[in-house]
Amino acid sequence: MNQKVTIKDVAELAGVSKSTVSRYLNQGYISVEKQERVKKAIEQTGFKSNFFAKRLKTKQSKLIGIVLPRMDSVTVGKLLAGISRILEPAGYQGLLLVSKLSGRKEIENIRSLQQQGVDGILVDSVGISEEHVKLTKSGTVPVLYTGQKHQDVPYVKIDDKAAGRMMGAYLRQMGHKHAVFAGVTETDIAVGVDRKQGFIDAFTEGRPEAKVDFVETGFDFLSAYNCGEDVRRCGATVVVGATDNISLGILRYFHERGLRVPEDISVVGFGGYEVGAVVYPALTTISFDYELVGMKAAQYLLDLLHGKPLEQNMEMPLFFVERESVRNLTGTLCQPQPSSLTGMA
Amino acid sequence: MNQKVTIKDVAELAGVSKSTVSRYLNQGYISVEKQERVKKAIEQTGFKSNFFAKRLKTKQSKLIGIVLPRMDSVTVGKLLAGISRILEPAGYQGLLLVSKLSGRKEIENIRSLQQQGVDGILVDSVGISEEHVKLTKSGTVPVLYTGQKHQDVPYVKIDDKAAGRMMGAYLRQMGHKHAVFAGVTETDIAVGVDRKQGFIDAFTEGRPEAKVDFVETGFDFLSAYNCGEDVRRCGATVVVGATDNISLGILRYFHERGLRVPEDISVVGFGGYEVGAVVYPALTTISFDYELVGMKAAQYLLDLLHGKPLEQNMEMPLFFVERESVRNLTGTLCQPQPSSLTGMA
DNA sequence: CTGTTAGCGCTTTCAA
DNA sequence: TTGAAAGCGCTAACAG
Repeated sequence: MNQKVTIKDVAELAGVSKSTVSRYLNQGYISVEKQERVKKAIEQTGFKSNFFAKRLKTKQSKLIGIVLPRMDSVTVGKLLAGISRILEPAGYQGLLLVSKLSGRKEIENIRSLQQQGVDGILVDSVGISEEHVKLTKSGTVPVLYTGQKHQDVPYVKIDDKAAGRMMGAYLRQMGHKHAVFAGVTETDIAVGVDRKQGFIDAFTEGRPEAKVDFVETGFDFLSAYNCGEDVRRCGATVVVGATDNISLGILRYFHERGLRVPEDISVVGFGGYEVGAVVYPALTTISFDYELVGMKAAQYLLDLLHGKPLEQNMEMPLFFVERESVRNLTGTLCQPQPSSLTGMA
Repeated sequence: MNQKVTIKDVAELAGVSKSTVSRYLNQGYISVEKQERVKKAIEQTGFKSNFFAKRLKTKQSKLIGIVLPRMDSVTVGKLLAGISRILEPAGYQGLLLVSKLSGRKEIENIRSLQQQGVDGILVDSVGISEEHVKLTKSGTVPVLYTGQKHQDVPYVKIDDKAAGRMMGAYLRQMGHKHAVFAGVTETDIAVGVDRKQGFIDAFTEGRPEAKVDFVETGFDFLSAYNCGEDVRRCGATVVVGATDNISLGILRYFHERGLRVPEDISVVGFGGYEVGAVVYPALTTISFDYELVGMKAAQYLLDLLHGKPLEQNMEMPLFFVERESVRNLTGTLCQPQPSSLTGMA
């Protein structure tokens, strides 16, 4: 191991007691003189206080467990960036566990973290089961969720339904009457159900002539690309990808088949990924600020730790990003201008 | 805190000694009978062994510190995915610290981790200074680098020079004589110096008529896009982006100006990001397997921990991905076929 | 096989 | 102000 010089060595060298050194390290109550001596001794010995001994005593790990579905995803990255932006200045560190998109593993991870004595746990969940709820309520370690929601646990997430609705309202306003929603499995409540339903609601509400077809695909470019033909066959005027990645895969498919976007067919997405701005046509989308979600989640968890009242579960703001991939069918306005690198920054 | 029931409680309830419980928890040497009793007691009490007490004794944290330049990046995500793929089955967990692309912060992070008593440290560095080297050699905790290299510390990284050379050789073979390298600051030795130099070497070696211009830009789409005009003015037949993101920004710029790729000008990148396959034309690139780098790095560090001989520093394999964005100027072959979603999977 | 006995390195009463 | 002493919860000799 790497721990050689202890508080005892420092004490001896400084000619004081261990407690005095400890006091120096923590609060006060030490004369300026001894303060000096201890300081010197610490420098000379290169003393580092032992993390585990300290934690054992103080019962505070200053560690936050973070459970993520996967690592190699832009959204997860942003979320993490937001989390560490709050945790770091607060003196907390993140302990990372990966659930590999499995609910079972998520539970295991939470268990393991609880047992390890982290101060709090943040879970970017793929689905909150009853077992999650039980685990969350039974333990003494606060657990906060994101990605999915459940009325019985604290969470901070994007309002997927509102996002869907926002997009539905926009396309309706642009004169579209027949859309195809390229979505994901309903196992994913947030994206597979809420986002889709929000869209359908806003798009069709009180418009019997409006129609939404549905094609199921995966989260990656390739599976979206592969369902391109199914999507096209629907004959809709606009395709709504449940995520930008899905839309990008479809955009590629259309490109290869010679379909022009938005002249022949419009395409929109959700997420606001940066690459949506560099492809052509640039993708119109609802942008989510995952970094902000991470920050809010971390802040909320910290509040929980400090015994603050747990206010409402919150759902985060959304930003509509109009770019070049939607055609205005009303004829009252001209095409969205394919200007320079729209909405990129 | 959350620790109520200790090994002592379990012992009492089971009518055995603490050591017996401890033995049950760890290796063996316990009769089947007491084994049963202890097991029951643990279940009844819901006992969880205290992480910190255990670590304090065993002097093993089973924790690996990970220092990353930033979180919201695809390459970092992949790296992390690779790391956790090795760490997890080995029973280690990752403690995450972010350096925000600052060398100073990197040092601080390493210090803090050393002091915290992690078993090892993995640093995805932005530049290995002498101070890094000192810190690495002075401490008793093994530190392994990636992202950058330095002869005096262990590292695992992509061979940037070889990547550059590979690309130089390819473009040369395709008949290009005048390239412009859209690169980054030389502060970044790996990308800014090695990658570029490798390219120049292979492209110009023994060809006095070959010429490489240089334009400096940043790592993001936008700054690449913004230097589009400078790049274009060079009048080269091919632009080499130091990363795929840079190439994507430039591709967008060209698109807006009506330049056709690869008919009017060719574009290549480095990295093999998936989005390079869905844009049109799909980007020809050198692909790096960052996940593999993460795995190798983690494995190497674990070997170090277990006192295995530290073999050579290693640089990882590269994959050339030919897609649609380069024009063959030799006239002996036709255009690379813009087939279906080339090299996507 | 099992219990007793020492601590790991630190914090924190409690007297002095 | 300071030092002595008592552990935090666990593991690991050491006898038995």
